[in-house]
Amino acid sequence: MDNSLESQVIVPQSRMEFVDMCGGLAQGFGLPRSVGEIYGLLYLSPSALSAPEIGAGLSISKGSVSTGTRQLLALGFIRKVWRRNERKDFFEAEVELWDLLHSAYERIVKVRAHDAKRRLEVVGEILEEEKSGYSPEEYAVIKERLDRLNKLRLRAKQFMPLIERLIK
Amino acid sequence: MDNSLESQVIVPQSRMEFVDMCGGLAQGFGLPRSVGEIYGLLYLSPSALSAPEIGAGLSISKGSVSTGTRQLLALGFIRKVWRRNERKDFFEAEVELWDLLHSAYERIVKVRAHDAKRRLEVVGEILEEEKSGYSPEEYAVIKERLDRLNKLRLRAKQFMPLIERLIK
DNA sequence: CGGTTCGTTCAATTCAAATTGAACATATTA
DNA sequence: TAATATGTTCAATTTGAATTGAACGAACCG
Repeated sequence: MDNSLESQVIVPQSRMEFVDMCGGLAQGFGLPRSVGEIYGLLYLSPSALSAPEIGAGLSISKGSVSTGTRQLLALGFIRKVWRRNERKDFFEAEVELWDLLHSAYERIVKVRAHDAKRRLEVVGEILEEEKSGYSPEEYAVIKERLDRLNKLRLRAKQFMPLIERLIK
Repeated sequence: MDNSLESQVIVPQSRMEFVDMCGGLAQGFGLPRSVGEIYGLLYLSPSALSAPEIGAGLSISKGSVSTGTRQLLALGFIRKVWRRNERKDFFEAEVELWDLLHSAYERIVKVRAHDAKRRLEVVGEILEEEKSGYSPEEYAVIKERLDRLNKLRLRAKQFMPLIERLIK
C-alpha cells in the first residue's frame, strides 16, 4: 500500500516561510532548528497534524519528529490531541504565546539568575582560601570586581518583580 | 630564549572557576565559549594582559586569542591598552557591565524585533498570493493566527520603552 | 496468528561552528 | 641584515550537537 497521505503533503510557500522563521528563532534561543520548525508548521496549520504528516511536511525523520514533539510538549508549546478511531497521535500548537513566554521567563531567567548567584559565591569562597597567594593590591582589585558583579546582580534582581508585573 | 613569561602563567583556581562561568554564560548567549573565557580572565585580572598571556592562561591558540579579542573589542567588552616600550598589545576588561548590557539590548532585542516584523510581513504577502489555494475556512484560521502574532508583537513593542527607561 | 503502522530509543552519521596551526606580514633588536 | 617576537588570516581539523535510520515494542487489522 502506498503511503499516499504522507507523500502528498505539500506545505504552501507562505507557511514554509513561516516555518523557516520559526526555525531561526528557535536557534536564536538555543533550541534545535527542527523544534522551531515543527512548532511553526503546527502554528499555521488549520487542523492538528499527525507525526508522519509533520515528518513529511518538513522532510525530517521519524526520530526527529519524535524527539522534537517531546521537547515541545515538555515546554508546553504543543498539545497532543486524540481523534476517535485513530491510533496516531495528532498535535496542535498552543497559540497563547504570551502565557508561554511568561512561563519561559520564569524557567529561564530565574534559573539562570539563581545559578549565577551560586557560582559567584563559589568563586568568592575559593578566593578567600587563596587570599594568601595574592599581594594585598591584587586581592583588593579582584575583590572589588567581584563586589561590582554582585551589585549588578542585585540591581538586575530589583527589576525582576517590575518586569514580572509588566508581562503578567 | 625561553618563553618564561608564558610558560609560568598559572591562573589561580578562583579565577579559573570564574573563567568557566563566563564561558558558560557566553555559550548561553550564543557566543563561542572561548570569548566568554577571555573576558572572564581579563575581568578578574589585576593588570592588563598580553595576547600570549591570555593564550597561555587559557591554553588556547594564538588564532583563538586573536579572533576572540577582536570579537570582544567589537562588542566593546574589552579595550586595548598600550604600554610604553612594549610592542605587544595588552587588553583589559570594560568593567561597566551595566552600560554594556544596555547597548547589547539595543543591538540584539531591537534588531530581532525589527527582523521578526519584516519576516511576518513577507509571510502575510505570500499568503495573499496563495489565498486561492486555501478553502475560506483554512484561510481564515491562518489569517487569524498571523494576526494574533502581530498583536503579540505590538504588545511586546509597547513595553520596550518602559524597559528601556528601567535599564537606563 | 502473520502483516502493517506507529512511536520510541539509541548508536552511528552528518553537519556546522569553534578551534587550531601553518603561512604570512609587520615590527623589533642586535 | 639576520634572527626573533607579535599578530592576522584562513584552510584543515576537531568537537559537539542535531539528525538519521535501524531495531524494537506495542497496537491494530484481516
